Amino acid sequence: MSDSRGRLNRDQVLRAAVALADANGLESLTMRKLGVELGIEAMSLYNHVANKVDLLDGMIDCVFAEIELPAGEADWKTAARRRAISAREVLSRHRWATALMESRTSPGPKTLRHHDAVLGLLRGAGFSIEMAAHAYSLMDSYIYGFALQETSLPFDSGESTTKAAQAIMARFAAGEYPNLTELATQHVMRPGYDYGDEFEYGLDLILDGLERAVSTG
Amino acid sequence: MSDSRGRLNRDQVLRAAVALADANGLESLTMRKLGVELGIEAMSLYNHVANKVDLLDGMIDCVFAEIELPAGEADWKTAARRRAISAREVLSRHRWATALMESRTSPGPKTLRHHDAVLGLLRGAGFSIEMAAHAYSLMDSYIYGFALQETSLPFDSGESTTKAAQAIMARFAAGEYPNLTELATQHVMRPGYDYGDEFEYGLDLILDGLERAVSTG
DNA sequence: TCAACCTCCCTTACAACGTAAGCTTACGTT
DNA sequence: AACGTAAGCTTACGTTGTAAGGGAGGTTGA
Repeated sequence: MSDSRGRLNRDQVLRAAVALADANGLESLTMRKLGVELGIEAMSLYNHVANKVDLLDGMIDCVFAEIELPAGEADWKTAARRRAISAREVLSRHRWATALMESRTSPGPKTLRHHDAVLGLLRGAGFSIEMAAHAYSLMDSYIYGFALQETSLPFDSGESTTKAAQAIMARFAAGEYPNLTELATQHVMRPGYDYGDEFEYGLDLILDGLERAVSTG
Repeated sequence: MSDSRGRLNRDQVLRAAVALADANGLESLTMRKLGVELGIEAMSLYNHVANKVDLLDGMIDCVFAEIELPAGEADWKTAARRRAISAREVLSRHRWATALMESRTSPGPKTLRHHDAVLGLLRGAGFSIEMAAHAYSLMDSYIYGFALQETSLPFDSGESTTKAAQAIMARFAAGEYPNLTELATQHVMRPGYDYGDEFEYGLDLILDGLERAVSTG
């Protein structure tokens, strides 16, 4: 499937794996299918990755590499804003990635460079070390959490109506969840509604709060 | 292993699965091991859960049931604060849960009741529907994201030093990540440092921001 | 009363997975 | 030409989720 002739390298393997996970979901990414995609046997992949965990680690690092680094020109707030929006966009493009970050305990070089650049932005803007830690934890928690919620959103992904789903619907009909019903009917189901639009509201609230904390601290 | 005599039911299966995932991690939760834990064969589990996905869905619902519901007595801010802290504590107790929420597209009854109660708290405090949606998205994104970061924290979980880890350490030594190094040496490695303490800083910043938005909106 | 029928457990079996082990091939150096 | 190494291949194994079917005990309807 890969059109480039010649020997394979790790990067091509990782890129193909990312593409496969994007297309069919992470659970359908197997060594054999990835081999087929690259025109080689599954076992040959082990010339480029140590094992599947290493493959997943590499994929995460690929994803981080796509996030726009803070340029450092503008003021910290707009730079942080752009970085956050880019991060969300990337995580939304690779829906499998956010949940995968869990067990990944060994970050790759691109990931570390990204973290370092963001910290550098904050420190350069005059944040104390402690305040930079606060800000980073807050911003990234929000970004990852939002991305995580976005992936789990579709209320029922078109699958057949299971017995459990029917039971839930019955509870809805019985008025057991009045506030959810209200939110769904009067807000979510409006034409043009897009949960992704929520992102910038929360982001700006957080950035404003940080700005206030920095100026008064 | 289960000491209760008599027939099994779904709840006991779910509880045992949660305990097993807590103890050994989600990846070691298999139908066979769960069967052993309950004193039955793997296939007998299918009398209580439809399949493994259903099992995982049920486990998530169990976790949500542990989160303290807003009592409704106090003002919205302290109620929301308590709920958020309880949620983080629960997710930290069940480290496998946050990442699992990804593909779980069909929330269980306990989960829905939880969401409904939080929305009810906000609406009861005078939040408009739109503002309640903002607030909920923001709070939960932060909670889940923080929990997600917490699980992936241990910089190296004591495993053998792989070649990749060595390469990373070499980059550290070469001063390639000055800001990360600074943060690590002057902040994180201080005695008594606990990343979990960051949670309340961000939470309060968010709640203050919401309060401001509500009073001026 | 007795036969039909659940419910909950069992055993057997299978395809798909990650990957250990070992072999072959092709290329860059010398 | 000789050789080391990198990158492919084949075979094989243990583990996974679960399809298929059987059997024991309790419940129910005629």
